[in-house]
Amino acid sequence: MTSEATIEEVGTLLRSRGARMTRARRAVLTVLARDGGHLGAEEILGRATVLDPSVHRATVYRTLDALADLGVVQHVHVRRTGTAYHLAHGGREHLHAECRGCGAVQDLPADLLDDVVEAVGHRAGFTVEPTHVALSGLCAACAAPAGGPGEPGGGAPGR
Amino acid sequence: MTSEATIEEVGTLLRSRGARMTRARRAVLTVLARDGGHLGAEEILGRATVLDPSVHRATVYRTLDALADLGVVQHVHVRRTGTAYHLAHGGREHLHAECRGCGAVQDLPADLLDDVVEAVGHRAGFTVEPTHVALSGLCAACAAPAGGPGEPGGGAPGR
DNA sequence: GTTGTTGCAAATTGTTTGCACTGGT
DNA sequence: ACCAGTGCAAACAATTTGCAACAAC
Repeated sequence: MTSEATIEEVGTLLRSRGARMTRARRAVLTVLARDGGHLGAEEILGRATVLDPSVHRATVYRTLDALADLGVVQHVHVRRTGTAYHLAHGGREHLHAECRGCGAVQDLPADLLDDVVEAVGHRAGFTVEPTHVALSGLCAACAAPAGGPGEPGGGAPGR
Repeated sequence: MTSEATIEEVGTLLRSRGARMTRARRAVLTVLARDGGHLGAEEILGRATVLDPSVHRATVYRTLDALADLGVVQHVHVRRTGTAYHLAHGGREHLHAECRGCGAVQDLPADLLDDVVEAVGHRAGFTVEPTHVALSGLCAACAAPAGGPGEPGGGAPGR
């Protein structure tokens, strides 16, 4: 369990900024550190509530926001879940792709869009942040012609 | 004005499917054909209401949905505006990039992600649809270090 | 006349905010 | 003790849905 270590670190970071490590924040961090996946706010709320029943929905949002400010968590915009959060492991993250059929979110290598980032940077002066939104498309199962698999709930894990 | 021609065409298309060309649909199409930009639903509603005061918000959504089914309109998911709609000019479309600073949406060449699409298709079996979500990042103005421009409402047109 | 569509109002979903109180430091 | 955070309820924005009236074919 890296959870506790992480929380300890974040606590220090928070304090060093005049902020505080609270029960709610501990709960949210524990959830994020334990799972590691892409959790939606509601999802995080649910699990955090188990750890600490007093944690409130609004607090989860505020906490995630605060932690994002600190650079501790990152969020990805996914159509289905709305927004997904996960710990920022420091350096490079991975990208995400969401199937518009079944809603599954899968990870993609971080360097996938490097060329695109550079190209757009040069040609349009626009700094693309590839981790910030999930690419959209169809996963293998959902792309398959009718008759086979491809039903929601079937293929992928996650949510 | 290609508007009327377009509407005529779509009308035929609709009828050929047992659907109908109604006042509301005409209004929405007129707005889309006139502007051509990426309009949000609320925006379309507003302009359509001018053309025909009876057009209702819910109808706009249903109309956009129906037209999307026909392949007449396409939508892009943008964090700010929610969802932006525009006519599908037949073949290849352009991609979109949204500045997370000022919210400006700019177009990018359609072939920009071709390599990525292919790479992901091969390696992950995932069919990326690059036009479906806007890339996120910072536009030139907003990326510039403090002290300069980069304020909302300043840089880009559109919305 | 049939039935695809609309208008309206109310329900959903995801997220934010004002405010008085509580708990970290 | 002081003030950052919290719980709560209510506000919000974007989008959807049930249903009766309506209008395009």
